[in-house]
Amino acid sequence: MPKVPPQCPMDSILRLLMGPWTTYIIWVLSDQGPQRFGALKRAVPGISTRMLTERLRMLQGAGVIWREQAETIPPAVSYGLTSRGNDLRSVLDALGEIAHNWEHEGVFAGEGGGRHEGQ
Amino acid sequence: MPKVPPQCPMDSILRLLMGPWTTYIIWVLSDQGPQRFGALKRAVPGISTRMLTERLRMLQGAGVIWREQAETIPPAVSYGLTSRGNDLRSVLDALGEIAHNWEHEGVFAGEGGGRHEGQ
DNA sequence: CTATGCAGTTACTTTTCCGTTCCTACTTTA
DNA sequence: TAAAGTAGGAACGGAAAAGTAACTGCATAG
Repeated sequence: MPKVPPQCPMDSILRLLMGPWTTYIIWVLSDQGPQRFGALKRAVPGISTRMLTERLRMLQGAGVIWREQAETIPPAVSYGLTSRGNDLRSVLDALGEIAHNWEHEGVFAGEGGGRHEGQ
Repeated sequence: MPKVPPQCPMDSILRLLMGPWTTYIIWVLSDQGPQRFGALKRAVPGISTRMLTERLRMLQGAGVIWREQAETIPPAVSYGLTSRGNDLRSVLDALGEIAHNWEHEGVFAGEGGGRHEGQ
């Protein structure tokens, strides 16, 4: 019994964007352009290697980002947004704008400093 | 040390939409119009009373939905989207469209039947 | 007089996620 | 020779999220 009927493929996509880091990674890649693993890790302060790897793999699996590995020693791996990732970005921008407006209206003020900053 | 700097208020809003049921609830409310608690529960098959209550409270707290309680016996409680909820809906529609396209391209096919349906 | 529906609340249990830590194999630098 | 950087992988463990179940009080239906 499918709990989430096919009418709502949005669920899959939201599940993709959901994690605390995912949108931030996309944001960095679209804002700073393609980045190497280490640079990305430094650009997303606080993320663990494990999480970064996992998110990148997932986004790559969904075709949202590409991965380019140079067979040098040590290997240099770069990540960047694909066209699909850019599709996503326009929506995230729209959402960001709404979030911005809501912030002005104090929607998130009530939970301010709350748990959602931890981790 | 704020892990998610203020540049990204999107994080708060995504945290709101994140849960497995949240977007589905919004979808139902925007598709079928305002609903009473029981009807909503039946419209989102598989959700538990507890989850539904929690999500509704959260969405209400964010001003995305309204709650109207008639002091009859038994009490009749209705929920519906606010204008803020409708803001959200346009974005969700855009996202849904992207998800729809991706589905056609088989993006989610690889994980098909996987754990993400068991929620 | 028992069952059922309304709209939840509370407690308990399970699952899942996520962070932390240690490890790889290789090269350059001190 | 030891340390550090590169790009991760594997194992462990705690906390948070989510599911399950039982309970509320009142009214109507059987």
